[in-house]
Amino acid sequence: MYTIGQVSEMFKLPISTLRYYDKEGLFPGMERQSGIRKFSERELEALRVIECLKKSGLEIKEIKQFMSWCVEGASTYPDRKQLFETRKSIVEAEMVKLQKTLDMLNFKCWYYETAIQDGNEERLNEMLPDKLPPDIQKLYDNAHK
Amino acid sequence: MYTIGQVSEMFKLPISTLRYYDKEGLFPGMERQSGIRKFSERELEALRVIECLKKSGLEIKEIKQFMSWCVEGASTYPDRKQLFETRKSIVEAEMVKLQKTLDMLNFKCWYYETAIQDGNEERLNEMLPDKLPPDIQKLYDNAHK
DNA sequence: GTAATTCCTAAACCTAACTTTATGTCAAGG
DNA sequence: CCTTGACATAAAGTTAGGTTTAGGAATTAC
Repeated sequence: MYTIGQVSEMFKLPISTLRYYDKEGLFPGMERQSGIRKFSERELEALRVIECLKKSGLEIKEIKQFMSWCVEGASTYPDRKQLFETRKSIVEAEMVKLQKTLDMLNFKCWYYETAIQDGNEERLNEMLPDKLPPDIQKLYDNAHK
Repeated sequence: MYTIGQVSEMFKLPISTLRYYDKEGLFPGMERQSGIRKFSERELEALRVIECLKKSGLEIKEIKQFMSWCVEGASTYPDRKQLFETRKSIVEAEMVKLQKTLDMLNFKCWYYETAIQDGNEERLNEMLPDKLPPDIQKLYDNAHK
Protein backbone atom coordinates (compact mmCIF):
# COMPACT_ATOMS: atom_id res chain seq x y z
CA MET A 1 0.00 0.00 0.00
CA TYR A 2 1.27 3.44 -0.93
CA THR A 3 0.42 7.02 0.01
CA ILE A 4 -0.33 9.63 -2.63
CA GLY A 5 3.14 11.12 -2.08
CA GLN A 6 4.86 7.80 -2.76
CA VAL A 7 2.85 7.21 -5.93
CA SER A 8 3.61 10.75 -7.04
CA GLU A 9 7.32 9.92 -6.72
CA MET A 10 7.04 6.55 -8.44
CA PHE A 11 5.16 7.87 -11.48
CA LYS A 12 6.71 11.34 -11.54
CA LEU A 13 3.23 12.86 -11.46
CA PRO A 14 2.18 15.84 -9.32
CA ILE A 15 0.05 14.97 -6.31
CA SER A 16 -2.57 17.38 -7.63
CA THR A 17 -2.86 15.28 -10.79
CA LEU A 18 -3.44 12.08 -8.82
CA ARG A 19 -6.15 13.77 -6.77
CA TYR A 20 -7.66 15.14 -9.98
CA TYR A 21 -7.76 11.64 -11.50
CA ASP A 22 -9.40 10.33 -8.35
CA LYS A 23 -11.98 13.10 -8.41
CA GLU A 24 -12.73 12.23 -12.06
CA GLY A 25 -13.45 8.64 -11.03
CA LEU A 26 -10.36 6.93 -12.44
CA PHE A 27 -9.73 4.94 -9.24
CA PRO A 28 -13.13 3.44 -8.44
CA GLY A 29 -13.21 1.76 -5.07
CA MET A 30 -9.81 2.99 -3.91
CA GLU A 31 -9.35 2.36 -0.19
CA ARG A 32 -9.04 5.08 2.41
CA GLN A 33 -7.81 5.05 6.00
CA SER A 34 -9.38 7.88 8.02
CA GLY A 35 -9.77 9.92 4.84
CA ILE A 36 -6.29 9.21 3.47
CA ARG A 37 -6.00 7.51 0.06
CA LYS A 38 -4.31 4.10 0.01
CA PHE A 39 -2.97 3.13 -3.43
CA SER A 40 -2.70 -0.64 -3.94
CA GLU A 41 -1.24 -2.64 -6.85
CA ARG A 42 -4.66 -2.32 -8.51
CA GLU A 43 -4.39 1.48 -8.56
CA LEU A 44 -0.81 1.30 -9.85
CA GLU A 45 -1.95 -0.86 -12.79
CA ALA A 46 -4.87 1.55 -13.29
CA LEU A 47 -2.33 4.39 -13.52
CA ARG A 48 -0.30 2.50 -16.13
CA VAL A 49 -3.48 1.99 -18.15
CA ILE A 50 -4.44 5.66 -17.71
CA GLU A 51 -1.06 6.75 -19.08
CA CYS A 52 -1.38 4.32 -21.97
CA LEU A 53 -4.92 5.35 -22.89
CA LYS A 54 -4.10 9.04 -22.52
CA LYS A 55 -1.17 8.60 -24.88
CA SER A 56 -3.50 6.88 -27.32
CA GLY A 57 -5.57 10.07 -27.39
CA LEU A 58 -8.43 9.05 -25.11
CA GLU A 59 -10.12 11.69 -22.96
CA ILE A 60 -10.42 11.42 -19.19
CA LYS A 61 -14.16 10.76 -19.24
CA GLU A 62 -13.70 7.88 -21.67
CA ILE A 63 -11.00 6.43 -19.42
CA LYS A 64 -13.50 6.72 -16.57
CA GLN A 65 -15.92 4.66 -18.66
CA PHE A 66 -13.28 1.95 -18.98
CA MET A 67 -12.68 1.94 -15.22
CA SER A 68 -16.43 1.55 -14.69
CA TRP A 69 -16.42 -1.46 -17.01
CA CYS A 70 -13.68 -3.01 -14.88
CA VAL A 71 -15.92 -2.71 -11.82
CA GLU A 72 -18.89 -4.20 -13.67
CA GLY A 73 -17.18 -7.55 -14.17
CA ALA A 74 -16.85 -10.23 -16.83
CA SER A 75 -19.84 -9.09 -18.88
CA THR A 76 -17.81 -6.09 -20.12
CA TYR A 77 -14.78 -8.03 -21.37
CA PRO A 78 -15.89 -7.53 -25.01
CA ASP A 79 -16.31 -3.76 -24.50
CA ARG A 80 -12.89 -3.50 -22.94
CA LYS A 81 -11.27 -5.57 -25.69
CA GLN A 82 -12.98 -3.46 -28.36
CA LEU A 83 -11.68 -0.28 -26.70
CA PHE A 84 -8.08 -1.52 -26.80
CA GLU A 85 -8.45 -2.71 -30.42
CA THR A 86 -9.69 0.74 -31.43
CA ARG A 87 -6.91 2.56 -29.58
CA LYS A 88 -4.40 0.18 -31.19
CA SER A 89 -5.55 1.19 -34.70
CA ILE A 90 -5.42 4.83 -33.75
CA VAL A 91 -1.89 4.59 -32.35
CA GLU A 92 -0.74 2.63 -35.41
CA ALA A 93 -2.09 5.40 -37.65
CA GLU A 94 -0.38 7.92 -35.41
CA MET A 95 2.95 6.13 -35.86
CA VAL A 96 2.60 6.39 -39.65
CA LYS A 97 1.96 10.14 -39.34
CA LEU A 98 4.92 10.53 -36.98
CA GLN A 99 7.12 8.74 -39.50
CA LYS A 100 6.03 11.25 -42.12
CA THR A 101 6.88 14.04 -39.68
CA LEU A 102 10.27 12.46 -39.09
CA ASP A 103 10.90 12.28 -42.84
CA MET A 104 10.14 15.99 -43.12
CA LEU A 105 12.49 16.76 -40.22
CA ASN A 106 15.25 14.66 -41.77
CA PHE A 107 14.74 16.37 -45.10
CA LYS A 108 14.96 19.80 -43.50
CA CYS A 109 18.11 18.82 -41.61
CA TRP A 110 19.71 17.86 -44.91
CA TYR A 111 18.33 21.00 -46.55
CA TYR A 112 19.92 23.37 -44.05
CA GLU A 113 23.12 21.35 -43.89
CA THR A 114 23.38 21.88 -47.65
CA ALA A 115 22.38 25.54 -47.42
CA ILE A 116 25.12 26.12 -44.83
CA GLN A 117 27.71 24.50 -47.12
CA ASP A 118 26.57 26.49 -50.15
CA GLY A 119 25.99 29.75 -48.27
CA ASN A 120 22.65 30.14 -50.06
CA GLU A 121 19.62 28.19 -51.32
CA GLU A 122 20.17 28.62 -55.06
CA ARG A 123 21.39 25.14 -55.83
CA LEU A 124 18.67 23.68 -53.55
CA ASN A 125 15.96 25.58 -55.40
CA GLU A 126 17.19 24.09 -58.67
CA MET A 127 17.02 20.56 -57.24
CA LEU A 128 13.45 21.00 -55.98
CA PRO A 129 11.01 19.35 -56.29
CA ASP A 130 12.27 16.24 -58.14
CA LYS A 131 16.00 16.44 -58.76
CA LEU A 132 17.17 15.67 -55.24
CA PRO A 133 19.67 12.94 -54.33
CA PRO A 134 17.77 9.60 -54.36
CA ASP A 135 17.70 8.97 -50.58
CA ILE A 136 16.70 12.58 -49.88
CA GLN A 137 14.08 12.47 -52.62
CA LYS A 138 12.37 9.63 -50.76
CA LEU A 139 12.15 11.69 -47.56
CA TYR A 140 10.88 14.71 -49.48
CA ASP A 141 8.26 12.72 -51.38
CA ASN A 142 6.94 10.98 -48.27
CA ALA A 143 6.80 14.29 -46.37
CA HIS A 144 5.01 16.13 -49.19
CA LYS A 145 2.58 13.53 -50.51
CA MET B 1 -2.01 31.86 -56.03
CA TYR B 2 -4.79 30.57 -53.76
CA THR B 3 -7.55 32.11 -51.66
CA ILE B 4 -7.95 31.21 -48.00
CA GLY B 5 -10.94 29.03 -48.90
CA GLN B 6 -8.93 27.01 -51.42
CA VAL B 7 -6.08 26.47 -48.96
CA SER B 8 -8.62 25.47 -46.31
CA GLU B 9 -9.86 22.77 -48.71
CA MET B 10 -6.38 21.61 -49.72
CA PHE B 11 -5.13 21.20 -46.16
CA LYS B 12 -8.47 20.27 -44.56
CA LEU B 13 -8.01 23.11 -42.07
CA PRO B 14 -10.77 25.52 -40.98
CA ILE B 15 -10.49 29.01 -42.46
CA SER B 16 -10.48 30.37 -38.91
CA THR B 17 -7.32 28.39 -38.18
CA LEU B 18 -5.52 29.82 -41.21
CA ARG B 19 -6.47 33.34 -40.14
CA TYR B 20 -5.35 32.55 -36.60
CA TYR B 21 -1.95 31.34 -37.89
CA ASP B 22 -1.62 34.51 -39.95
CA LYS B 23 -2.48 36.67 -36.95
CA GLU B 24 0.18 34.83 -34.95
CA GLY B 25 2.77 35.74 -37.58
CA LEU B 26 3.28 32.35 -39.22
CA PHE B 27 3.02 33.75 -42.76
CA PRO B 28 5.36 36.75 -42.68
CA GLY B 29 5.13 38.85 -45.83
CA MET B 30 2.08 37.09 -47.28
CA GLU B 31 0.62 39.05 -50.18
CA ARG B 32 -2.79 40.71 -50.17
CA GLN B 33 -4.99 42.06 -52.96
CA SER B 34 -7.40 44.72 -51.69
CA GLY B 35 -7.28 43.21 -48.23
CA ILE B 36 -7.70 39.59 -49.37
CA ARG B 37 -4.95 37.08 -48.52
CA LYS B 38 -3.13 35.48 -51.44
CA PHE B 39 -1.43 32.18 -50.54
CA SER B 40 1.54 31.35 -52.79
CA GLU B 41 3.70 28.21 -52.95
CA ARG B 42 5.81 29.79 -50.20
CA GLU B 43 2.83 29.84 -47.82
CA LEU B 44 1.90 26.27 -48.74
CA GLU B 45 5.39 25.08 -47.83
CA ALA B 46 5.16 27.18 -44.65
CA LEU B 47 1.94 25.34 -43.81
CA ARG B 48 3.61 21.95 -44.35
CA VAL B 49 6.39 23.02 -42.00
CA ILE B 50 3.86 24.35 -39.47
CA GLU B 51 2.08 20.99 -39.43
CA CYS B 52 5.39 19.17 -39.09
CA LEU B 53 6.68 21.34 -36.26
CA LYS B 54 3.34 21.27 -34.47
CA LYS B 55 3.36 17.47 -34.63
CA SER B 56 6.87 17.54 -33.20
CA GLY B 57 5.46 19.32 -30.16
CA LEU B 58 6.56 22.89 -30.92
CA GLU B 59 4.38 25.78 -29.75
CA ILE B 60 2.99 28.40 -32.11
CA LYS B 61 5.26 31.16 -30.83
CA GLU B 62 8.34 29.03 -31.43
CA ILE B 63 7.13 28.30 -34.96
CA LYS B 64 6.78 32.06 -35.39
CA GLN B 65 10.43 32.39 -34.34
CA PHE B 66 11.39 29.94 -37.10
CA MET B 67 9.40 31.91 -39.69
CA SER B 68 11.21 35.08 -38.58
CA TRP B 69 14.54 33.32 -39.11
CA CYS B 70 13.45 32.47 -42.66
CA VAL B 71 12.89 36.18 -43.34
CA GLU B 72 16.24 37.12 -41.81
CA GLY B 73 18.20 35.21 -44.45
CA ALA B 74 21.30 33.03 -44.72
CA SER B 75 22.76 34.06 -41.35
CA THR B 76 20.11 31.99 -39.56
CA TYR B 77 20.73 28.70 -41.43
CA PRO B 78 22.51 27.25 -38.37
CA ASP B 79 19.64 28.20 -36.04
CA ARG B 80 17.14 26.63 -38.39
CA LYS B 81 19.18 23.46 -38.77
CA GLN B 82 19.59 23.22 -34.99
CA LEU B 83 15.82 23.57 -34.53
CA PHE B 84 15.14 20.66 -36.89
CA GLU B 85 17.84 18.51 -35.28
CA THR B 86 16.28 19.09 -31.87
CA ARG B 87 12.77 18.31 -33.08
CA LYS B 88 14.10 15.16 -34.74
CA SER B 89 15.47 13.86 -31.41
CA ILE B 90 12.21 14.70 -29.70
CA VAL B 91 10.11 12.90 -32.29
CA GLU B 92 12.42 9.87 -32.20
CA ALA B 93 11.97 9.72 -28.42
CA GLU B 94 8.23 10.07 -28.93
CA MET B 95 8.22 7.10 -31.31
CA VAL B 96 9.88 4.95 -28.63
CA LYS B 97 7.21 5.97 -26.13
CA LEU B 98 4.46 5.28 -28.64
CA GLN B 99 5.90 1.82 -29.26
CA LYS B 100 5.68 1.18 -25.52
CA THR B 101 2.07 2.36 -25.61
CA LEU B 102 1.41 0.03 -28.52
CA ASP B 103 2.95 -2.89 -26.62
CA MET B 104 0.61 -2.17 -23.70
CA LEU B 105 -2.38 -2.01 -26.07
CA ASN B 106 -1.39 -5.28 -27.73
CA PHE B 107 -0.93 -6.89 -24.34
CA LYS B 108 -4.38 -5.73 -23.22
CA CYS B 109 -5.96 -7.01 -26.44
CA TRP B 110 -4.49 -10.43 -25.76
CA TYR B 111 -5.49 -10.18 -22.09
CA TYR B 112 -9.18 -9.56 -22.83
CA GLU B 113 -9.21 -12.06 -25.69
CA THR B 114 -8.04 -14.66 -23.15
CA ALA B 115 -10.46 -13.42 -20.48
CA ILE B 116 -13.34 -13.78 -22.94
CA GLN B 117 -12.29 -17.36 -23.76
CA ASP B 118 -11.91 -18.30 -20.09
CA GLY B 119 -14.95 -16.38 -18.90
CA ASN B 120 -12.88 -14.95 -16.01
CA GLU B 121 -9.42 -13.65 -15.13
CA GLU B 122 -8.32 -16.44 -12.79
CA ARG B 123 -5.89 -18.15 -15.13
CA LEU B 124 -4.55 -14.76 -16.23
CA ASN B 125 -3.90 -13.74 -12.63
CA GLU B 126 -1.87 -16.90 -12.15
CA MET B 127 0.26 -16.14 -15.21
CA LEU B 128 1.03 -12.58 -14.10
CA PRO B 129 3.58 -11.08 -13.84
CA ASP B 130 6.19 -13.48 -15.28
CA LYS B 131 4.57 -16.70 -16.48
CA LEU B 132 3.01 -15.35 -19.67
CA PRO B 133 3.51 -16.91 -23.13
CA PRO B 134 6.95 -15.74 -24.40
CA ASP B 135 5.75 -13.32 -27.09
CA ILE B 136 3.16 -11.80 -24.73
CA GLN B 137 5.70 -11.59 -21.93
CA LYS B 138 7.84 -9.34 -24.14
CA LEU B 139 4.93 -6.94 -24.67
CA TYR B 140 4.09 -6.96 -20.95
CA ASP B 141 7.68 -6.36 -19.89
CA ASN B 142 8.22 -3.50 -22.31
CA ALA B 143 4.93 -1.89 -21.29
CA HIS B 144 5.64 -2.21 -17.56
CA LYS B 145 9.35 -1.44 -17.32
C1' DG C 1 -28.53 45.50 -60.47
C1' DT C 2 -29.22 42.40 -57.05
C1' DA C 3 -28.66 38.18 -54.54
C1' DA C 4 -25.56 34.90 -52.89
C1' DT C 5 -20.78 33.89 -51.76
C1' DT C 6 -16.56 34.67 -49.97
C1' DC C 7 -13.76 37.50 -47.91
C1' DC C 8 -12.31 40.84 -43.79
C1' DT C 9 -11.45 42.33 -38.48
C1' DA C 10 -11.77 42.58 -33.50
C1' DA C 11 -13.11 40.66 -29.59
C1' DA C 12 -15.46 37.42 -26.91
C1' DC C 13 -15.86 32.67 -26.07
C1' DC C 14 -14.57 27.70 -25.45
C1' DT C 15 -12.40 23.32 -23.71
C1' DA C 16 -9.55 19.88 -21.57
C1' DA C 17 -6.56 18.90 -18.23
C1' DC C 18 -4.61 20.32 -14.93
C1' DT C 19 -2.80 23.71 -11.00
C1' DT C 20 -3.24 26.91 -7.38
C1' DT C 21 -5.24 28.78 -3.35
C1' DA C 22 -7.46 28.90 0.95
C1' DT C 23 -8.55 26.42 4.68
C1' DG C 24 -8.43 22.60 7.61
C1' DT C 25 -7.27 17.67 9.74
C1' DC C 26 -4.16 14.39 11.66
C1' DA C 27 -0.03 11.69 13.22
C1' DA C 28 4.66 11.71 14.80
C1' DG C 29 8.98 13.78 16.73
C1' DG C 30 11.23 16.66 20.14
C1' DC D 1 1.79 20.00 24.05
C1' DC D 2 3.13 22.02 20.18
C1' DT D 3 5.17 22.31 15.77
C1' DT D 4 6.14 20.18 11.41
C1' DG D 5 4.91 17.74 7.40
C1' DA D 6 1.91 15.08 4.72
C1' DC D 7 -2.58 14.57 3.92
C1' DA D 8 -7.56 16.41 2.82
C1' DT D 9 -11.41 19.44 0.24
C1' DA D 10 -13.75 22.92 -2.67
C1' DA D 11 -13.45 26.30 -5.73
C1' DA D 12 -11.13 29.49 -8.51
C1' DG D 13 -7.46 30.14 -11.87
C1' DT D 14 -4.46 28.90 -15.92
C1' DT D 15 -3.06 27.84 -20.71
C1' DA D 16 -2.79 26.75 -25.53
C1' DG D 17 -4.92 26.61 -29.52
C1' DG D 18 -8.24 27.48 -31.57
C1' DT D 19 -13.66 28.88 -32.68
C1' DT D 20 -17.55 31.82 -32.75
C1' DT D 21 -19.86 36.11 -33.17
C1' DA D 22 -20.99 40.61 -34.83
C1' DG D 23 -20.67 43.73 -38.25
C1' DG D 24 -18.99 44.80 -42.68
C1' DA D 25 -16.87 44.94 -47.59
C1' DA D 26 -15.97 42.93 -52.03
C1' DT D 27 -16.64 39.52 -55.75
C1' DT D 28 -19.25 36.33 -58.57
C1' DA D 29 -23.45 34.42 -60.77
C1' DC D 30 -27.23 35.39 -63.18
